[in-house]
Amino acid sequence: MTQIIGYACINTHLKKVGITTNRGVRKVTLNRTGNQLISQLALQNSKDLHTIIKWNADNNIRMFRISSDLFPWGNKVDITQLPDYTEIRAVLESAGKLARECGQRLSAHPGPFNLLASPKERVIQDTIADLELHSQMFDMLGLECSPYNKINIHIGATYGDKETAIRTWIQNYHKLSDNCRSRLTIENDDKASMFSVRELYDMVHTKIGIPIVFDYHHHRFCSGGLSEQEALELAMSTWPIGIVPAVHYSESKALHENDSKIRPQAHSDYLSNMVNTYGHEIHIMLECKMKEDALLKYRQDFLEKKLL
DNA sequence: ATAGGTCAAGCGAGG
DNA sequence: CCTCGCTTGACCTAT
Repeated sequence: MTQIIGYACINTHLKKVGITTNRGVRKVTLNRTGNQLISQLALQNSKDLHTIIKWNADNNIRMFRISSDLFPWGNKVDITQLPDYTEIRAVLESAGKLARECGQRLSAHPGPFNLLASPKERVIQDTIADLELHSQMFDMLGLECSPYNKINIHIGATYGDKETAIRTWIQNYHKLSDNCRSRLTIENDDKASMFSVRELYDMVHTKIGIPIVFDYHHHRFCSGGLSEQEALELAMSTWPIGIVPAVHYSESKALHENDSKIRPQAHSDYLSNMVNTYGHEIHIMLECKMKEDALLKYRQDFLEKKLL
């Protein structure tokens, strides 16, 4: 069985030759230059996304996370009004088509500032704008309106009261567009005080049916009393029939390096262990600092060598 | 040309 | 109170 594994946002090999989807601009510069610069950066980022997707295809990589930085300040401006919008749209359409043709599963993981449970109205509005931007990008790429192409976020905060936080979260979830909601997934947190798979299942999934992305690494910090296998299988049970559940896998940097200053939550450069799928079919997003290089090494160490 | 300081956003943990 | 970590380091200025 070929294992589908993916990597996130950055291709270190291509980055060395200037290919990146993460060009941005700081506020002070933007105030000087205006939206023209945003447009140029977004166009260049989009072209490079196409290049990365092509590279993935050529290297038989069938899962990839799109950067949330593709449109700098995209959640603050109407991207359809950018001077290069038509060209950006065409480039993304072509990139998405390429991904579909080679069965490359694309997803996104909007930043930790996306907090639908916040009691602050401004935070909610910013979150909705950012999630809708991601969904808009996915629309332009021609990606499915399903968690196959997931837009994955955390609940991310409790505000001292989990019940209230979840109630708020669900209330705001319903403010999202159909397209955005249909792609949205939630992931278990990496702090003991936050949301485990068990809690996501009981408090959120049973209410609105949203799929849960199981993160192996986070589970070690917030197990909710479940074993790894139990949490994986509970998360898997939340996915619609016909869509292979996606999971996240990473290892602690602290395990690899003897430095007490490194926090256990930090991700390692490469992986030294094979993912235990417990015999299940899952698509695995590898989160390593060395990105596609870590994926290639993982494949060589654990998937190809195994055949010998 | 490169290094180092700084940078949009929220929250919680640790020092 | 400040820094780190998180999705993802990258921008920008001074040397």
